[in-house]
Amino acid sequence: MGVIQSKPHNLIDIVYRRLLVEYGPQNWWPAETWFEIVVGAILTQGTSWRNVEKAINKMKSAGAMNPKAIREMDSNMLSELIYSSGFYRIKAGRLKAVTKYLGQRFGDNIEIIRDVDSDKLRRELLEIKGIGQETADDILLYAVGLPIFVVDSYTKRIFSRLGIASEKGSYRLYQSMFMSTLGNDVSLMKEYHALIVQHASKVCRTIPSCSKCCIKSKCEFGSKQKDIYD
DNA sequence: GGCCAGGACACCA
DNA sequence: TGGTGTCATGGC
Repeated sequence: MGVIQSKPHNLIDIVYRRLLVEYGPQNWWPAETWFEIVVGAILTQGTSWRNVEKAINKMKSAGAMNPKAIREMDSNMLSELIYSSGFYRIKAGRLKAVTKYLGQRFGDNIEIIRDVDSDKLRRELLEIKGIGQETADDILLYAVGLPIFVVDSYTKRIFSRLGIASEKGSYRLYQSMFMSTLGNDVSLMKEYHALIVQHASKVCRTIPSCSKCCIKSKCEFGSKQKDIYD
């Protein structure tokens, strides 16, 4: 998967400034605690955030928004709490797996997690069944606070249409392009991913003149609006 | 009624 | 290594 765009850095820089002007600071992740970020990262897999919020609120009401409670909770009960987020049986298992890891490895202490080498921590997260690259990086960036850029389908869709690389380019290819541009600026990485999601999931729904939406696979976003970023 | 959502994984060629 | 089906509720 080769890079098509010869100068992606300028494009990445320009798009960020445009998005920030358009939407303003997003101050992600929308959560009260680091552990709520971990839960949200898993529950939002393939699911709209609206459905995730309902599940998170139910978990909070049930006193289940902590690692120990999830570990000790019956799987069927946990599935009921997160029902609205979809894939609830699978996600209940994933929450069980990640909380088991957090307990055994760190004693549920975020400060101890922050002491671990980032590459090693990423590898450990990826070894947990149900934690893929995007979910792992969500956790590393937003919960742990490490300078790791999160690549999602929106990122690939939008930037492939701007000619930066193929939409089928690997996760690591996109991530390396962004990280080499953004350096180690954690807050910048948090904002950028949030702005991409904000733009991709809402802009085309709120602009009547856009008959096609960039969340749809056939949308011409990028090719039609590329001049915006020139 | 169909499409899509802040993915991950098993399976197959 | 890449493509496809599966998991599933809920909004539009």
